[in-house]
Amino acid sequence: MFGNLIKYINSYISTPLTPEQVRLVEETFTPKKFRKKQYLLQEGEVSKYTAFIVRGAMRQYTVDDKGMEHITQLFIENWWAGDRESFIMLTPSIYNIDAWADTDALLMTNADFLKLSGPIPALFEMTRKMDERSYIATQKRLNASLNFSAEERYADLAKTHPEFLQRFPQHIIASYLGITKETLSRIRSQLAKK
Amino acid sequence: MFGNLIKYINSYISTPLTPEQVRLVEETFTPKKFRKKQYLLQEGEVSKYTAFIVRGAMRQYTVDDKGMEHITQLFIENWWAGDRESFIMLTPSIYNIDAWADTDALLMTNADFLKLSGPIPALFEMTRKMDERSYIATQKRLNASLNFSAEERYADLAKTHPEFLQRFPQHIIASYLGITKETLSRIRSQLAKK
DNA sequence: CGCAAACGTTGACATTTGTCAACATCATTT
DNA sequence: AAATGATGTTGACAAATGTCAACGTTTGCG
Repeated sequence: MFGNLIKYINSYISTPLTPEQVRLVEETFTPKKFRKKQYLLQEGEVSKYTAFIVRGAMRQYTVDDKGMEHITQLFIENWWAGDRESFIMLTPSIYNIDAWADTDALLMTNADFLKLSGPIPALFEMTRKMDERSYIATQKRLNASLNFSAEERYADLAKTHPEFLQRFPQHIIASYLGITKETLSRIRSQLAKK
Repeated sequence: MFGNLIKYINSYISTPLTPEQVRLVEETFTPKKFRKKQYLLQEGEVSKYTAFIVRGAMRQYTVDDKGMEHITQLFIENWWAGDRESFIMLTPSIYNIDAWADTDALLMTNADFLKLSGPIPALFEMTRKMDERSYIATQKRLNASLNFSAEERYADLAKTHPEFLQRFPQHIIASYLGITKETLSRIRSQLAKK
């Protein structure tokens, strides 16, 4: 259960966790199983947990006036799910996060994080790097969304995250790209011809 | 010259800077004047400096295959200009940053930052918060760009950053919104009617 | 098994936005 | 003053994408 999390943490910090620190991590995170469609976070709540996904898949989305869902993030194994803004600022989230498939996750509260980062200060280093990377990735996605066509964005996604295309149905991918499922379907049949 | 920077730093950290720390900051940052069109960073270079803008305005943009400029960020007084990805990862930047008007800035290298953050560890706190906020702001812009119409995005910009509309011409604003200057012109005449 | 829901595709048409060209205005430079 | 370049507007048309409806296939579940 914790193997991937330990590996993940070690990959972000300069000195691997000691056995004692590993024990601490295992003690602090709370394993939780989510069934398909179960919420990790609902709009209006404060994001209490950051979840490391061990197995399964989750999605983050908003719902607009017309009841349409807009996918903002997709998460699979070895990703962290949660609304960082709400988690840090303690403000109500505008996002929903739910399990797309049955999911095993490891949950951490902000208090857990503070408790852990005392004995493992490298965790600050880790979350800092994670923030930086998220920022950079979002910056790139923004740039693509503003300046590239739907077809180019799809091609880019297929290149950078081919696993998403395997794990989520097309209408979810379409929403993530900011297009309709019909447009995505047409783009795919276009590309198939080439 | 340094007043706004000191104020800015104090607003991000829990204990105001001591006179000695203020002196250190003043010693470390390098004032530099940029004339209109002068580059702070050119595509392909590693972003050596992070610039605090005291007076003036800068823009960050990419240039595509067809030679079109796409504005990714706008900076005015009390903003930090620089490509954080390149600055941190030491990778060549894909962005250009230049002065839109004559600009007074205070420059800091990564080495400067490390030198400063020894005696002023709260700077870590500051850059961390800055990263978080940039991430959150970019996340929102991404969400808007994927799911809102050009008109809605313009209205949102007018609400959240009315100062941009005063400081930059319409074609720059249009590019920042990911639309053409003609479309923006039409949106504005639409809105004027209402 | 059998049915309902979820998923994906296709066509016709509407809407949004882009492209290209022309033109007016204003500021800057020579 | 004349020339130039930057800015902003408008019209005609094109391209990209959305909307709505119909339909076939697959999946999940009672």
